[in-house]
Amino acid sequence: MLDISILREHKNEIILALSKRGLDAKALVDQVIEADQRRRSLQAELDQNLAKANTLAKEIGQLYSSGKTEQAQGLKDETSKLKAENKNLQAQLNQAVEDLQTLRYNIPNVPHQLVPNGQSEEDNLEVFQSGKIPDLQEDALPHWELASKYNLINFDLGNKISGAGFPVYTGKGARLQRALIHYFLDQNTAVGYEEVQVPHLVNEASGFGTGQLPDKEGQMYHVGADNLYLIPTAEVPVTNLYRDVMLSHEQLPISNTGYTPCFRREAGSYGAHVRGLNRLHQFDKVEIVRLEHPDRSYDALDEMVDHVKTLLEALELPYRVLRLCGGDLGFTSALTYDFEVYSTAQKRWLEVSSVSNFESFQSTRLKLRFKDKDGRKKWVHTLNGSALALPRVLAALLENNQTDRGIHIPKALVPYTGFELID
RNA sequence: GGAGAAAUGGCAGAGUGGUCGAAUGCGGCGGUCUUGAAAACCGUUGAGGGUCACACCUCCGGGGGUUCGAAUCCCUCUUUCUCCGCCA
Repeated sequence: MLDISILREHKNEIILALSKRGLDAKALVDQVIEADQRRRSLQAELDQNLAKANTLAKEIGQLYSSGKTEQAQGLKDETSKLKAENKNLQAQLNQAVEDLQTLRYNIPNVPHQLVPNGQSEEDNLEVFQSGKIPDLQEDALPHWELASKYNLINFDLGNKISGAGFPVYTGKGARLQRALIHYFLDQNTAVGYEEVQVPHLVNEASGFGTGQLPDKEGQMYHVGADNLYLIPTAEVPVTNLYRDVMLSHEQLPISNTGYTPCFRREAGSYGAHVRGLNRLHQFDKVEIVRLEHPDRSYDALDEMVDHVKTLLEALELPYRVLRLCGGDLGFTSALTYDFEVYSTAQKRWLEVSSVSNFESFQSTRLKLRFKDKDGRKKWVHTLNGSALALPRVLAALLENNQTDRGIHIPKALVPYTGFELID
């Protein structure tokens, strides 16, 4: 959510920056400023009336205690009238507050200067590439066939007990999943992220806090009976740990990592690109989340990007890093780097991580602030990234490491899997 | 799931209709004293809106109501605690 005073002061720059998203925000921004104006004038009017009513109430009290009941009665009539008026004003004010909120919820974050222009993923900017794409034999198999050949994943069983997009991992497949989770958590905590375990269902307030609501309402599984949402990412519960919090600048930065399953309805997706592990309704992910001082949130973003690089390098996977263009940038993000690993058998890049700086977009929704050295209250900057999402990492590992003898496990993972080869 | 109790400032804890944004203690901050520190003493110390700044308004778990006036009375929701039941 954008800060209104900043919106007022830098209106034109903000509209210009938002145009990178292909969004003409002029009307929306004007509406917000107007709605805020209306809210404030209603508030002022109501405050004046309340002040009057307070004064009258005090006078009435005094009149009663000095026995002047008739005079008191006269004042009572006056105050009753005020009361009716105030009730009406209050209702108008509530409406104005709600209108303003709704408008503000619908403006996406302002893209950072570095965000390239562009409409779609075609226009994302590759900023880094690493690793060699292996030469596989002609008959190299895609991961879904490998998974079946070596009994690692059973899609049919998942289909039976839940539906498409809910795989069942078996044997060495299950063990490999657990190894990856364990490995990622260890790597993250080693560089200072504190591990947390959080609920997998969250309430509505949490959904609004990180921006999934109202923007992505239809993408989350909703448990109607209790009005809870299955988390689409650990970002939601982990970041919401700090909802309605006032920190001191000495507490920053705060770094957390957590493993959770993630649930996404993925309404509307179809085709070959959702085959196998490429797109699932339930998948596993280890997330990193940081709360930072605004002055150094972009340094933090770079640190997170570097950290994710080390993970992929240790797994010996070829990957590239993309800076997302305006058209592909998420609603809540100011700057995002996507990591993609190369899936040799499918001959395409697969997204395995997305690292973003949200600046104060989430903290304004979360009411997450800190007191700076000068004692002033400021919005915390929030960041998060996947470190890493499992399914496509698994897909790339299986495909890229296949040989005649079986599938090789990268050295770094062997202590976690307990085996070097899937055969 | 059933019965009962409770929710007040960073924490503990008073306050049952006007003088309460709220006693007191602890903690925090500033000062006096001290070579320095501790102790003691003095002062100060919640949040939001609003304003150039004041004024002013709101907030005692959330929402609603009674009343001229609510932390205080009523309704409702949520959460916590105790007991019973069930249970990994």
